[in-house]
This record gives sequence, structure tokens and C-alpha cells, in this order.
Amino acid sequence: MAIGDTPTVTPGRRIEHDVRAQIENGNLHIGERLPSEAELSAQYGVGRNTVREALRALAGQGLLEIKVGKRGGTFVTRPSAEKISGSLRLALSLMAGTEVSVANLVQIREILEIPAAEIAALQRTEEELAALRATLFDPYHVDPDRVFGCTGGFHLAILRATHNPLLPIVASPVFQVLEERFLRDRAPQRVWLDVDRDHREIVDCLERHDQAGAREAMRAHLRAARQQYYQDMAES
Amino acid sequence: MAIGDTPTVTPGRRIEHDVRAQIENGNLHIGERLPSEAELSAQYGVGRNTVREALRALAGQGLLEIKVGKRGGTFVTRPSAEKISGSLRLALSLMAGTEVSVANLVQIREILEIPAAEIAALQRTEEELAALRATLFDPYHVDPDRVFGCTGGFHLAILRATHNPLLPIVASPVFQVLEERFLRDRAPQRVWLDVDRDHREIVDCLERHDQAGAREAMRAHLRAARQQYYQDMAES
DNA sequence: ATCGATTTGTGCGTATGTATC
DNA sequence: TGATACATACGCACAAATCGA
Repeated sequence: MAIGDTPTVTPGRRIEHDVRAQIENGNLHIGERLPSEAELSAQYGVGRNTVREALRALAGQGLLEIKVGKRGGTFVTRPSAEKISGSLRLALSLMAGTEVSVANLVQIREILEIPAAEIAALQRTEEELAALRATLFDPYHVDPDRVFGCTGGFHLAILRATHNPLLPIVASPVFQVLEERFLRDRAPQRVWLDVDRDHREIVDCLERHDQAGAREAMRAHLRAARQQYYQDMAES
Repeated sequence: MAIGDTPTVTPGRRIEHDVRAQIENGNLHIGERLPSEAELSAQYGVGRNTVREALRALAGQGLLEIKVGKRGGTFVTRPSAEKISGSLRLALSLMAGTEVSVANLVQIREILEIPAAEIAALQRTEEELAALRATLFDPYHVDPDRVFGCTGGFHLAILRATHNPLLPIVASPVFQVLEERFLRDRAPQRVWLDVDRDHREIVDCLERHDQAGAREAMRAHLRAARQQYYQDMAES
């Protein structure tokens, strides 16, 4: 242990930080099992409650998985994509309106999703194209809940079709926060006509592997969405 | 257990999920104080340790802040930018090599940092320009540790100069994971000559608000970095 | 500045549920 | 079926931090 460590850190915090550091520097690798609570409490010279709380905090971050039973125990794991994405979505949702403006969110969305469309036009498989078509909807018979799910599914399908797992992880929370805060079901039908037209145009571009077309179609689509967000803000 | 019963969810998990849901749907606001542990344990009909572990799990995610003392207690907070960025960095680091390839990381980096340079060229203040210049180094007197910090500082300064707080949050973890895994101090001096030249060219573009120049200079810089990563991988 | 009230931090013992053998 | 090992849950007691009178 390094000298001059923070003097007044509670044992619980210290254990949490210590285990986290061991995961980070590879001392503990994925799938490895930690000593039992009793062993840890003996090693650190603290009670089992203290150990348990430290392990809980790390489990909340998705770094540990706790299983019961004789062959159970606490195991090192990596946060799932869903866990990361969910944490990011909640964090962005809580930041939106104070530290982070709608313009910030829109800008990130355009930075990520416009290249994503271009990459997807190159990488998409037939299966992904079919999944994308399944998200198209009939703008003349709008069930608000269904349309909301379709638009989310459309953009997620594009991100997935890039074959880069990081793009859905970082881009979908941004998209979800924007869609949650706006036009959940407040948008007039005219908007859905435009959205549907844009979606179909993008799908057409992906079908013929038209990278430049997909990029520009997505750019136009997101520009329209941006205008809708701003109009929605002005009204409320 | 009777047939059709909901699977047994432990009280601790239930409390954790319940509090998280209340934060998410706005029932609990930022800065609001939760009831004391004793009150919560009475409300939920569980022991105080159970409550503490649930709160610890949420505190580990940066959603709660726990303070001791008479006016202390458990307060709802939003995860700090550092917390989010740190969690993302560790998660990416653990995923790198299995679910996520180096090519995936490089692609995200280019998607984010090339537009960032273009935006920074428009938005940068004199102070940010000065901070950027402070990260330049002398490639002929390379102290590996210092150069490593400088390159990180350079890219972070660009991201900050965009005036979009989300860009540092999502882009810096990607950058850090790549730099950690490669050329920490294995790079030959020739590389640092090129890096220094690229950095100075980008700074020059930002100085004269040359958006297209900054974008293309960053593109070239990241292309060179990509080649270095791949060469580094081939050698090891 | 001391004292007391409030709240979290910690230790320990015990009983129970559950998965594995 | 029973034994074993481990997590789960609870309750209590005391320590430490903090604030206010």
C-alpha cells in the first residue's frame, strides 16, 4: 500500500476501492471467485457487514455477481451492455436540463447516428435489413405507443447494423432521453408522416448499400427531429 | 411456493429497484433526502442491514450520497461526469478484447473526435486555446510519463473546447482505453515526433477557427494512431 | 466549549433459506 | 434424504461523525 493514503477513509470505502482496483489492474480477472465474506472480513479485519456492503456497492455497478448455494459466492463479471446503457440513460436523463442542454444531446445524436447510417449501409446483412423493415409503421393508423416503439426500434436497428457493439451502447441512451422528454405522444400526425417517409428512404439506401445516400438521408431526418424538439420546447 | 407465484425477489433487491424507480420517474428529486435507515427498515419491514445494502448498491452507481451526522442521511444525487466517465472507462476496458475489438474502439474514437475538432475550432475560447497549448511537449526530450499525460490532456482539451459536456464524458473513456492498452511507453521516439507535429497543426487550425482544417488534421492524426495500434498489436 | 440528539458506521451473534453434493 | 457451505436476513449494541442548543 502506498504511503500517505487518505487518513480518514472508512473501512467499507477502502475495501470497495481496493477490490475495484484489483479488478481494474487485472489482479482479479473476469469469472474469478472472491474469497468468502468470512475470509474477507478476517483478511481486512472488519465485520462481515462491512464486507457485504462494499461488495453490494460493486455489484450495483455490475462488476460483481453474487450467487447463493454451496458453489456460490461473489464472482468478478464485466458490466453487460444493457447495464452500461441503462446507467448512461439514467445519468443523461438526470443531467438533462441542468448540466446538459437539449442542444448538447441533439449534437451528440447527430455526431453518432449520421456516421452510423453510413456504416450500416456498408455492413448490414439481409437479416438486419429485415429487422429494420419490421420497424416501419403505417402513419395513417397511428397507435401512439406502437409508433413510439417503432421509432426507437428503427434507430436501434441502424446502430446494430453497424456491427460495432459500442454504437448501440453509447448512442441509444442519447436517443432514448430525447424521445422520452419530447414527443412521447404529443406529436401531431403530420410529424409521423414525415418520420415514416424518412425512415423508408433510409432503409432504401441501406438496401442498395448507398453509404452517401444513407448518411445524407439520416442527416436530413435528424435535422427534422431537431426542429421538432425545439418547436416542442417553445410550446411548453 | 405456489404455482404462478412471482419468482422470489429478495427484499434487498426490491428496495434497490424501488428507490431507483422512484428516482427515475421523478418521485424522488435531486437533492431530496430519503428517510433514515431506521425509518426505511420499519417502512419496508426489513432489517436495517438490508436497507443499508440496498442504499449502498445505489450509492455505488452514483445515485445516492450518504452523509453521517445529525443533519446527515441519504440524499438523491445525479452521477457526476467523472463517475459516469470512470464507469464507462472501466467497462470498456473489461470488454476490450472479447465483446469489443480494437477496431470497434478506433471507429468510435474517429466518429467522436473528428467532429469534436471541427466544433472546437468554432467554439474554442482563448483560455481553452491556452490550455491546449499547455499540453504540447518537446518530442526531443521525451519523459514517457509526461508525454503520456500530455497526449491525454491534448485530446481532453479538444473535447472540452467543444462546449458540449457530453463529448468528454463519452469520448475520453474510449481514448483512455486505447492509450492504456497500447503505446503506454512502448512507442519509439519517431512516433512522438509525428504526434507532436499533428498536435501543433491541429492547434494552429483551432487558433484561426479553421473548421475544415481542424477536422482533416484530426482525421489524419487518428489515422496515424490507428496504424500505430495495429502495428503494436502485430508485434505482440 | 460542552453536551445531547440524530444518523450513519461497524461488529457480532443467530436463525433461515437454498443450492450442491 | 441428509449434510454441508454459503448467502440472506434480522436484531442489538456501541462507535463515530455532525449539528444545534
